[in-house]
Amino acid sequence: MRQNKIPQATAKRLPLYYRYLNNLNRQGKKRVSSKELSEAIKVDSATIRRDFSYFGALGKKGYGYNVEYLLGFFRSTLDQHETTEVALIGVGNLGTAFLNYNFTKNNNIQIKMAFDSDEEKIGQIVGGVPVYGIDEMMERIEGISVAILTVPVSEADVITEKLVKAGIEGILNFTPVRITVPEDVRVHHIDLAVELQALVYFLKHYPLQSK
Amino acid sequence: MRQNKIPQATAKRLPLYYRYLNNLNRQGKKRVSSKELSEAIKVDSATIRRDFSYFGALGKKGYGYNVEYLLGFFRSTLDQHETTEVALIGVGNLGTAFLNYNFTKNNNIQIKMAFDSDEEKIGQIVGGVPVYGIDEMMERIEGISVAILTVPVSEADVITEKLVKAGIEGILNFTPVRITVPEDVRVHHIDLAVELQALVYFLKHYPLQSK
DNA sequence: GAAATGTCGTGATTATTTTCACATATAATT
DNA sequence: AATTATATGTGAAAATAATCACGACATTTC
Ligand SMILES: NC(=O)c1ccc[n+]([C@@H]2O[C@H](COP(=O)([O-])OP(=O)(O)OC[C@H]3O[C@@H](n4cnc5c(N)ncnc54)[C@H](O)[C@@H]3O)[C@@H](O)[C@H]2O)c1
Ligand SMILES: NC(=O)c1ccc[n+]([C@@H]2O[C@H](COP(=O)([O-])OP(=O)(O)OC[C@H]3O[C@@H](n4cnc5c(N)ncnc54)[C@H](O)[C@@H]3O)[C@@H](O)[C@H]2O)c1
Repeated sequence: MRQNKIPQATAKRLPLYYRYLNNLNRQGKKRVSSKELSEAIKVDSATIRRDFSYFGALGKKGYGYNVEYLLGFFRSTLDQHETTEVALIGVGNLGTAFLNYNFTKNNNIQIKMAFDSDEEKIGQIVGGVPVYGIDEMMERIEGISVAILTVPVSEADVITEKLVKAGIEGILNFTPVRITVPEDVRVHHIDLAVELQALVYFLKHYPLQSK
Repeated sequence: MRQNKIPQATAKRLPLYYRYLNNLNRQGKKRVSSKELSEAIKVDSATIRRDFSYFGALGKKGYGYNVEYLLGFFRSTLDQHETTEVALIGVGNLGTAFLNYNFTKNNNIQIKMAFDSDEEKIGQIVGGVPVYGIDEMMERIEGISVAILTVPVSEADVITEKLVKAGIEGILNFTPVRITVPEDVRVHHIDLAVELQALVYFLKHYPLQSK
């Protein structure tokens, strides 16, 4: 609950910085400039410097940033010392893909359990994660504060209510439903169909090159 | 290539409006107000009115918007009369999930073909979409302007170069690699690990309720 | 060790987006 | 027909974000 004055736009870029610094560190790189970072992650170098500056003077003039130092800094800022446990609801096409992905590789985020209503899926282990019946959710989910929602549209609202009742604090919602939650619950929507359609729209209406 | 003065933030919301209007229309609803829309899709009502106003006066004071009229308007604005054909590269966990999803349900967007390097996958039909060998991409992809990229990190750059050579105009990139393209190619990144980590960060650092 | 080079951190500016708030027009009600 | 309720469209203000551009200082070179 620290400094609440960091712009949201900056906050959203932090994981990106963190991951790239991790790469550099693994490669044994010792220093990096905002210009280099900029080219790799396609964010303007002034924006990067500004972003970093919200946390104080992390670099050295004429030198750049010390990778290890910066990485350590972000590690603590992003609370990478503690693992965040996440539950996934709806082990279908998308849900299965996520369970098979190792989010812990770059972050200390771990999908700890999954829930589904399909008898076929209950009891399975998918990507190392146990799948429980949705009826058991209320008991089992205790202590977990983040949920990934990948159920069908028709179930989105009901399951959301349950999640809220179970005390969940954040939901990463992949359904196209704009779910309703109390104002102390945070929802981030990832609306894949909208993203695809928006890309198509931009292609047709916002010509690049010589804009 | 019409009016280029619509704010990007607005453009990104258009598909959202379109989909919801479609729902309303299917339900037989005849009129809708910006307030109702706002509650359903969680966008401030003033923002909605402003967004619509970029296209002219689409509503009626004291009444709201005529669903059918508005829908028709967005249909042409979003070019829903013509189908956009898309190719998907990398039929793995994520790729398979997308192939099994019917994007055409709400948009006129269709995944027409997929490519993979895995002999096991080549020749299969996944979600009604044929999977071809990556070697055939250059020939087969002709005429397609949008690609969904779901290959492993290690392949992202090479495949991107190929896509660019093949004349692709837009890429929806799901790999964490910030791919490099000529400036007339548009890339939208969907970085799922970053999204998840950002949500966790916001939960810890941006308390809701009484902000 | 002096000069040249490189890069940060940031004040100031500009751009973009959201929100307020109300005049105005239509619809519904009595 | 008059009155009341409703909801748009938008000028103006506020909030947020990106970018410019440069002084200051560390590093590197000669
Ligand atoms: N697959 C995609 O590419 C894609 C794209 C855009 C949006 N989406 C959205 O993401 C969501 C999931 O998509 P999907 O393709 O994985 O769907 P899916 O049908 O493959 O999976 C849904 C899963 O949820 C389970 N489920 C159903 N009711 C449940 C309940 N009450 N409690 C718990 N689990 C329940 C089902 O058994 C199934 O396993 C949908 O809302 C869809 O609209 C998916
Ligand atoms: N699955 C997730 O939840 C998830 C989450 C975040 C990011 N991502 C990213 O999305 C991408 C895809 O993830 P995934 O889990 O589906 O991986 P995956 O390994 O399951 O699938 C990758 C597919 O690409 C194919 N492929 C490999 N080399 C190829 C080539 N040269 N040409 C064509 N096809 C090739 C493979 O055969 C495989 O089918 C990765 O970059 C991953 O980092 C995935």
